[in-house]
Amino acid sequence: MGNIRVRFAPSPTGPLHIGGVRTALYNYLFAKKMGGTFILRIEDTDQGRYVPGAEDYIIEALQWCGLTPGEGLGVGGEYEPYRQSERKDIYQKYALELVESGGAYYAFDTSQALEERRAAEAAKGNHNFRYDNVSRREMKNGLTLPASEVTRRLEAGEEYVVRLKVPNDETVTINDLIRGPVSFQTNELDDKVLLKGDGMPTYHLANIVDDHLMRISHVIRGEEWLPSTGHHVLLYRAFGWEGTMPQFAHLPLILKPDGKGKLSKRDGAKFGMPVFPLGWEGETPEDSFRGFREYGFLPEAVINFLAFLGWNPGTEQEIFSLEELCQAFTIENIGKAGARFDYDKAKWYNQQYIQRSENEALAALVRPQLAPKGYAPDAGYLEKVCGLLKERMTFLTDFWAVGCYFFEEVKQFDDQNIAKRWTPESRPVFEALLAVIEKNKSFAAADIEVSVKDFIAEGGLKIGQIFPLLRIALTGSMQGPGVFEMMGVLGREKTVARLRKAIDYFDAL
RNA sequence: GGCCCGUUCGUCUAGGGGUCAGGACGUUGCCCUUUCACGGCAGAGACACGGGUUCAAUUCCCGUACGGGCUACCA
Repeated sequence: MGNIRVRFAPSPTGPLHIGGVRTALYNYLFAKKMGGTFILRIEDTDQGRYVPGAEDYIIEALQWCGLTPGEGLGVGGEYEPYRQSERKDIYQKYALELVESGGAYYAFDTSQALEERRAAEAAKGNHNFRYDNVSRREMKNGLTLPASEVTRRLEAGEEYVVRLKVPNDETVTINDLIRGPVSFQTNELDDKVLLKGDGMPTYHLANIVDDHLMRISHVIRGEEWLPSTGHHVLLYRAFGWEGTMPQFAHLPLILKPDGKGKLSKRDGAKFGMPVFPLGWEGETPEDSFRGFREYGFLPEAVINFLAFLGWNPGTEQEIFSLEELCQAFTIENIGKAGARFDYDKAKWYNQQYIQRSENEALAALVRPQLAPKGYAPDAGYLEKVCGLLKERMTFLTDFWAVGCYFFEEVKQFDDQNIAKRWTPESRPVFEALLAVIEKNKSFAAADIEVSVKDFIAEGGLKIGQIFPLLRIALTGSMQGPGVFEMMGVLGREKTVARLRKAIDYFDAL
């Protein structure tokens, strides 16, 4: 079978959707698994939908995810250019070649004329009008017009399109790697436009020409392309390229959390979750989005989550690094049915990855949250804090909420819980305890714990009278890591100052 | 409407003619713990329906239902 070459071919019409990321991921994994090449090609043949910045976004998003193309836009390669708008001449040449060979024809019907025709048919009760092997006989095209008339129109510069001449009465069958044999009746297929009035190719033409020229071995794309694959096969045939036609694998779609339709960009706002890898500044607030990155996701978690939306290794392992995914991936293990976007699962993955992060790595990821607040702790301190906090975070962005007291004084105390535990006798006890803590030699968590527990035992006290109040004194609330671990990290000075301040506050309540 | 694809716990899924239908998320309970979290244990929870084929179907075939996709000079 020659070299494995796969391409991810998004169109730059806006930020890359998470479904697109998964398509890229599966292409990437397949390429890596097979020792092949992962190619990035930009399908910008619709000048009307081109969005500035989208291309950079795509590249940045792939990079964030770790899905680096081995060839293509931004990387270069043997088959440049990889931006379809720069390949216009190529498509034109092939389209005309197809007209010559009889596989395609010129058509002069304007979009407006077609619209009117469709409306007229609809009025008659026929909602299925299409430009096909029957209706083309009554349209204005190279098959109905005399040759001289066609030449005249072309020479007059009249706008035209090139349409695929779909043959009659044939059955086209592909063997989809995920779904098995899928057949299409050519009589059901319309004469797709290949070359548009503006001289640009449609997806159908461009993708076949490029896949052929770029020696693509496998086309792994979303299921929304399955219905037009019959046309694609016909095109390979018309060009005489069927012998080297790539194999197809149509991926199941990612569905909305409620299962009603495929996930779309608006679902982010609707369900309160990200549907794009990175944030995007659109022209309006409705067109601006926070991405997984801004929500506080780790790219490794997003990748792991996405990989399992429609694929699984057949084992019970759930956590996979990108490298492990590359090893384990097979197209055979991709499911057929659409998968709902399970945001709870995504959160769980993120939490798992945060917990497994090295303190050092986590500290670096979390540091940017501190600067705007005016804090720049030294690395060692921040790492220790991360060590205590990481099992309490689901998102990177939880860091501040969950551990702000490691950087600034307690602003809000849990008065209810203080009132429940603080008695008139508490003050002398806590003052004595404070002295014990302050005098601790090493100020290591374990040592403080010993002395505090000794103090409690000697005084005939109960842990419940002491620990919770100590905790509230330090953090303001009933939540957080172990009290002594926190003291150890905060250090003698801060710990003592907070306890002293808290005793006054508690007593004044 | 037409064409194409699909259907195992609420969700993601494993499995495959004879299984106690397995795992994970979520959920419930318990344990751990000074608290929250983590972790551990336990529980509830699924083969869409109807016909075949077969000694035996969740698994194979056919229908039905339901869901999804496509149906542009968009990709």
